[in-house]
Amino acid sequence: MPTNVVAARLLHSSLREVFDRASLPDTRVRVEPQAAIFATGEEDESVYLIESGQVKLSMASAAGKDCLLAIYTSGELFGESCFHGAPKRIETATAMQPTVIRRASRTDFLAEVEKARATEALLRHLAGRMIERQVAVFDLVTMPSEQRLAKVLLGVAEKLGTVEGVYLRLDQKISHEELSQIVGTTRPRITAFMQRFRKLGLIETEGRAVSVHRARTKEFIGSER
Amino acid sequence: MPTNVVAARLLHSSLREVFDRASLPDTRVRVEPQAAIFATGEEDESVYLIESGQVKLSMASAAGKDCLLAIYTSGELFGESCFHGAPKRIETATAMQPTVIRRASRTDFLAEVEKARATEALLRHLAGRMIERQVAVFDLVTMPSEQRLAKVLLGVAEKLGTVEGVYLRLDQKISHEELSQIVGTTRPRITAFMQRFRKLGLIETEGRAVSVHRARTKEFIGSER
DNA sequence: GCAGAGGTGTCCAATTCTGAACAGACGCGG
DNA sequence: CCGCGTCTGTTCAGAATTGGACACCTCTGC
Repeated sequence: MPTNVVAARLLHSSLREVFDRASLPDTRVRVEPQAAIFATGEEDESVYLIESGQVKLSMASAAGKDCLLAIYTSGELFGESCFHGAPKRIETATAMQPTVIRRASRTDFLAEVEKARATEALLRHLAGRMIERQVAVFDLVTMPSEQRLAKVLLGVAEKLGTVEGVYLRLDQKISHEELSQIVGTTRPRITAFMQRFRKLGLIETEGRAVSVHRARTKEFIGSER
Repeated sequence: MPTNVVAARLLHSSLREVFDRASLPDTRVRVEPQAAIFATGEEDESVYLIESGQVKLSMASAAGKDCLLAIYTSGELFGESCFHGAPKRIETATAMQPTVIRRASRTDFLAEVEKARATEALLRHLAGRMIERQVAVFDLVTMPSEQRLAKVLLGVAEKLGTVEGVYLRLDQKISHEELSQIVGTTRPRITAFMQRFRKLGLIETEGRAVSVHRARTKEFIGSER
């Protein structure tokens, strides 16, 4: 493992400790599935840490089309857009499962970051978020939707799945509808692609669980075009 | 004007002053058009400030497809991805015109930011970059390409153009090819859309210059769907 | 003044994609 | 164990998009 990855993890965990000190105990909240933590247009200048569960970030267009920007899970920080200083949220954060989060106000968190001399860790974190979005833009512009789906599946499986031999197993954490909102296509196409992936041996499904074959999927993403 | 916008401007200019102190005089470089300032895969942990000219950020796929992420101009900072801590660039920065830039190493810049207590301004800036990318993802996922083009034209015109009555005039700063790499479509489609925009009165062209009708273009982006 | 290099305008066949519809499967709560 | 809602699987006609081609234009440098 490259040393810089190790460094990033250490710094990340230090951010978590900083968050612990910045958040008051009574900010621990249990959120039901489908419930919003914050929504577009709301005033909310806080950052959040996920203790357990999963949260998705999304934006909706005037026409009612949704875009799913990211999925975060246990131990992850989200809501960093408040550092921009605009009082209103531009995106919506929704629990995907029964989820427990903790909240810290932007100012409290920044004060603790300064105290702990963790500014660099925070910058690293924010730059990481920027790069994640940047890569998403790149993929949308340069890859065909089928390959984007493969990449998204692999990414989600690596983040949320459990290792099971050559497979990463995902237990029904994400619907075709949601996948379509990440990939940028329609739900029927997702279904069709998934069918094809099954034939190609990239994935296996049993019930609602999906297992992603790591090596084959990686190869598929790299190949063709 | 909302007070937070004013605050953002003040903080932004303070970042520039910080940059001044962090960059050594001999880091001022003149870059010829089409020349790279840094390229994907290169080791470079610096941030840059544009004194004059224009710089584009792009990424290229293995298949040779390019994605144009952003265009920056005089007074803007770029290269913030180095705050992530990875030694190598994931994107390429290219001068679009004869351009003069100044450079500051990541560490020098961060040291000066701390000295000047400008950490919040830097966080605000980075969060802003993240949001820019995020909105780009959203647009790619939810808007048809014709509207995306209209939005891109308006954005570029507001950034680089000069006010001329109800129009914003752009003097041939950007080719159809480049537009296609922002919008995420092919060059012939850009040409066709531009044609249509002309008929609809959204833009006017004389020679290589393009004038964007602000109000009409805004309305077009908001309307339909 | 000519050649060549971009850039723009245009066309078209092949392909991909959308949007809407409908049926069946599954799981949850009453 | 029944009904309902959500999710998946499937189909399809129509629309949008691609990618390749070619002509023309305007610069630039030789």
